[in-house]
Amino acid sequence: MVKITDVAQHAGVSPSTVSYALSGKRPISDETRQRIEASIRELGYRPHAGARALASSRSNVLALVIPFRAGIHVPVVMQFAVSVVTTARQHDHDVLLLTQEEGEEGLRRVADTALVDALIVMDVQLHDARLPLLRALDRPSVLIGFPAEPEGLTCIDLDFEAAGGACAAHLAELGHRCVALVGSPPEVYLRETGFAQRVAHGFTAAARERGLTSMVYPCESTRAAARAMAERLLREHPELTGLMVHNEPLVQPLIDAFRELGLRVPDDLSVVAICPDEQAEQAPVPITSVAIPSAEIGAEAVGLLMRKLDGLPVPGATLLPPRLTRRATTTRRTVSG
Amino acid sequence: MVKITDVAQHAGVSPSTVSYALSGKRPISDETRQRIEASIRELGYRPHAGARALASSRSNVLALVIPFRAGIHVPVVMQFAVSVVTTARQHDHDVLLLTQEEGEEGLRRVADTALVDALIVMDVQLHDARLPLLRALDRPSVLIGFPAEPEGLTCIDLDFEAAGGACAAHLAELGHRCVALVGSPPEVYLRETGFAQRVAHGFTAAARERGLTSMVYPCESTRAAARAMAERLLREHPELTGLMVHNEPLVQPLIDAFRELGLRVPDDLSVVAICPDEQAEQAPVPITSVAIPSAEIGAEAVGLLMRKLDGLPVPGATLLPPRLTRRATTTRRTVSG
DNA sequence: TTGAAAGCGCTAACAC
DNA sequence: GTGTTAGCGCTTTCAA
Repeated sequence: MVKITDVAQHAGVSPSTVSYALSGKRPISDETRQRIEASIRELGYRPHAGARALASSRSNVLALVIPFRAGIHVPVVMQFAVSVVTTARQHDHDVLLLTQEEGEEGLRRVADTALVDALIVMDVQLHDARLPLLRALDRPSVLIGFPAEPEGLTCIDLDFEAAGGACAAHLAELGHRCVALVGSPPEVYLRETGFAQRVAHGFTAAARERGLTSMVYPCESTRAAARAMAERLLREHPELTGLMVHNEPLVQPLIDAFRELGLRVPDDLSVVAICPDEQAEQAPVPITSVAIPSAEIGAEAVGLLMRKLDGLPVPGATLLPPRLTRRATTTRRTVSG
Repeated sequence: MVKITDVAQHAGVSPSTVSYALSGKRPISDETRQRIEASIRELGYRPHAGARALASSRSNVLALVIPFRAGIHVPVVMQFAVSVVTTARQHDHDVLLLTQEEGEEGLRRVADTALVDALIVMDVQLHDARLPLLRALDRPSVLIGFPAEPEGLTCIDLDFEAAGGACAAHLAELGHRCVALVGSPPEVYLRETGFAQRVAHGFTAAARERGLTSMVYPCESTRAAARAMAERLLREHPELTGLMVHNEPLVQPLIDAFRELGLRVPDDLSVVAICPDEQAEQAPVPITSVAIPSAEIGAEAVGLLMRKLDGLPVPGATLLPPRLTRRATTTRRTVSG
């Protein structure tokens, strides 16, 4: 194995000079730097990660805790993870993958052993058991999602309340007067993930402001539940012409169910969803949607963490504004009869 | 920060005794061990990962390289990753996540800096550019998928050839005489991923053995392509009664397309797929399928790596036998007329 | 602009 | 069964 002393000898300088040439933490004359770089290339030198971590108390590794259970949309998690890894690499960091099920002990372990310098935690609950630990840890962290009491924490997420509002506003602008939100399964509300309630709140508030009739229904993510929900909505609210769906796997089944029940989308019923753009674009009929910006959130989360690691101040809350793209499932309400 | 000398002092022993108590690499008297464990608990000691890696030349971290691009089914990758992390933890290892796009340089980096002890590489191509590097690396690796020349490498995957054969055999047993395989998009065949060809080969060979008429069609993963494919199959092979699909996102669209064209599944057309069990179970009509055992592959890949790290011999090739589960999309051929 | 040298915290000979 | 001690390869004062 080639080490820093080998490079130093080869370049005719001291080890510390090589180190400084590598880190840029003190000025090196052009000529010396050239010689060092040449030696590094020639010898194929790679600094030992462990030695570096030990001497500098920086591992240059971030922990990413991903959720894995019912109700979480897998492609979103995946896209998020890839974005975190890619952005971390741009900042010369690597990413250690942890699963939710490792729990608080897992967080404590990677932090206390100095395996990682900082942590990104996905799928944060309103009253997440990990919050006290994250506050107490000597390493910075960024949470994806907002707990009930975000004090002392750095959080980032899509502005779900604004997203709900944007959907209601969109339907209102198209002339719809009676709208419904079909949301996440009941367990997601019970689990108090926060974003489900926020969407409902934003949707309801925006609808009321504009004088619309609105209602909210949680719904299981199965075709059968979609069918039952469609039937129920038609029965209880025959005047319904605008629908918002916040439940990724349910969007298409719900549209299918309405179609089977004789409603045309968008002519009889306008549908707008919160879902990844990819899903909205690839649907049989492209769906008007507010994007779930996984990649942006991932990149921004890493950016926040880097600033914290550099001792720079960061905002406690970062809310990404919703981006609604009109596609083929919403249209102006036609007043019949 | 609490260090090993603190623990040693607190327990009244030497640092090496603490180290050995932790690693179990030499016998410690029960009484001493108790005292040490108590001290560790009391002081909240956690060994520094970097110091450990430096002194022992073992980081206890595995690299996992995941693919991210068209034609790869995201849930499969995700499930695989979770299984690797979970299994690695059972062996006291962590997992560093790398994306395919980091390429050979990424592999070399994490290996040469001793950031990781070993590597798992997903989505290996028939003539993968990374193969020479993986052979030359001083760290063990396990490949998911089989290259054209697996000599000197450790590979594991579902036995896709047997899977293709199992599907043909299943259809034959149900009395079908004319069967087709709708496969991955052409680019997957062009990319020479290997498994696409293997499925086709196994399917064709098993069909021929049993005297069936069979054909193979690559197909894009879009609804439009599914529809066109269904029409074409009906037109060119009106006697077709058995279909195998090896293209996850296409399974349901294809079934839908046939249904729209007036064929009932399974009464007029039996359909068997290679796809994750989860997808097969959750379909509107549960799909008879050969499972893609991501979790088993992930767990076994880690197991192989652990044995290699321990200097134990491992098989060069591990092929997981296909597991076909009969569900609601295949049935006995009814000879009409 | 550069060098010398003292650690960083742990492991694993080696010695008893 | 346990202790002593010399590194592991790097960073970073301190000194020039």
